[in-house]
Formats: sequence, structure tokens, C-alpha cells
Amino acid sequence: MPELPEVETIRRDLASRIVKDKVTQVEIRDTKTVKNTAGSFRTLVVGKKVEDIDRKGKLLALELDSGQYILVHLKMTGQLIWKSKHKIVAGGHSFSDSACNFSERFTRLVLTFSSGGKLYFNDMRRFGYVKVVTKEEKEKVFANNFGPEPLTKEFTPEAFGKLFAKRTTNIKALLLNQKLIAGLGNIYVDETLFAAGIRPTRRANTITKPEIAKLYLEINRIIALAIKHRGTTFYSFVDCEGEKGSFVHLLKVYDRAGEKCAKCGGMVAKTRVAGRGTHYCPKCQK
DNA sequence: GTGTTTGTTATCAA
DNA sequence: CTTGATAACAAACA
Repeated sequence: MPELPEVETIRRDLASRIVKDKVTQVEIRDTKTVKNTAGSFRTLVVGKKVEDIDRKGKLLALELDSGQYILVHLKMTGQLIWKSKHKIVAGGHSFSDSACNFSERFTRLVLTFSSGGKLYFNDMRRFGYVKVVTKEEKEKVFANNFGPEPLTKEFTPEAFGKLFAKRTTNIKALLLNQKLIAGLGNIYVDETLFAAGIRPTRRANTITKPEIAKLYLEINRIIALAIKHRGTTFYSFVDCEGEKGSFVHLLKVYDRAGEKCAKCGGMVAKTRVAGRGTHYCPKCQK
């Protein structure tokens, strides 16, 4: 499940590899993945150079030298894998580094670049998508669909605190809402609530000022730490070289139901909150 | 065959 | 208009 730290890892790695490179070929293997018609996607992308890669929350935006953007959302099982020229064996369907777990079984789209490298969009579940949009559309999506993002100057304690005042929804649903805070998903919501000692079921307007302050700090701390560890690999997340993220080893509650709580030695519980599997310590989290 | 996994949106209700 | 709650989607795996 790529959340902010995973998508940021991909953004950084991919930018160092494909910025200033030009798309020479587009291979659409699954038309559902591409939100434009196949013909227009090809026309809008082939011959264009990637100028930069932007991101908001979990959404990537590849800026083209045409001024347009390729929006890329990985949803649950999407992957962006880069194979430079020297890693591609002639024919393009097998790779010199076969030890890595790359498979084209779920490849939905392949972009070939001037450098000879190829970018693979893999997505087992087919929730993810790519979509070419104008600069105006990209800016509208970034502005309207996302609240402030952790670790940015828009994410202030004041802005964060305001979210709680009149809301009666549970804190977990609030943190998962991308329009309120950009980038958190199921894993990091469970982890930040554990770190802050708050139960996922607590109503937002019952969270105290000190708890909000603590949660604010923990969100920034955990997201920064997870980026440093190149994200969490659960099912299918890998970076653009096919490598797993190591934050999975630092998870305190996610997928640890029945194990000992790292703080109190009690047992981590699992329930369902906001329609999602939810992990927490009944003793530490009030 | 069944239940489980989750990011996002549609839909309906209040 | 805002907010909230829930289902639905997709597909593989145990």
C-alpha cells in the first residue's frame, strides 16, 4: 500500500533516472489503466521529455516539456519499475538481474526512453491509473483534492488543530481523509495513533489539545522516519529498482495483532474502524 | 468457496 | 452546504 513515504521514495528515485529523458515509445497493455484513450495518450506522451516529477499525497505528476502532466496513482498494488538500458536483455522480456523479483505478469504500461531505459507500470489489482492532464487540471487537482501534507509549511499545528474542533467522526477516518491531510494511509494512521496514545475510535472533537499536539509531532516524526527507511513493504510495494522498504521492521502495531505491545507489554488488538483493519494497544491508547 | 487486503469515490442520509 | 457512514470496486492469495 503505497502511502506518502513510499510514493516519495519512488518520486526521488525516478526523478534521478528519467528527468531530461525523452519518451520514445508507449506500450499500453491494459487500457483500463490509462484514463486517456490509447491514441491520445500516445500522442500526448511520445516525443515528450520529462522535466520534473511532482507529488502531492500519494499522487505523482510527471511534468512533460509540452507543459502537460502524467498523473500516476498507484492505489493499492501499483509499482513503477525502472530498467536502465544495461539491465534489459535483448527482446525486452527478460532481465539480466533475474534474481530480483520483477515480473511482467501484471505490467499494464511500458514507457521506453531515449536512454534505452524502460519504465514499467505494474498493478496486480488494476486500481491504479495514469492520466495525461493539462497544467491547469493538474493544479486544480493538487489544490482541491488534498489538505496540507506532513512536513510541509502548510501543515502547521494551527491548521491541524482546526480539523478537530467540530468533527464528530472517529480520528482514524479523519486522518485517512486526503482532503483534510494528504498522504496518510492505513499503516501510518495506525502507527501515528499508537505513538500518540490515542484510540482509533475516539471522536475527533473529544481529542484534547495536548493529544493533538502530540499527534502532530508524531505524524511528522513517523513520516520522516519512514521516508528515511524508504517506506514499508507489505504486499507489493517496491521502489523503482524493485527493492523493498525497510520501515516494515519498525512498525509497532500494524499487522502485529496478538504480539506484545512495544510500550507496555500488553497485547496488540485488531478491530475494524472506518471500514479498515485497525491495530492498536487497548492499554496504551486511550 | 470464503474471507481478507485498502485508496478512493459514489451514494445516501442527516 | 457540510459532514458522516457505508458499500463498492478490483484480483489474488491463504
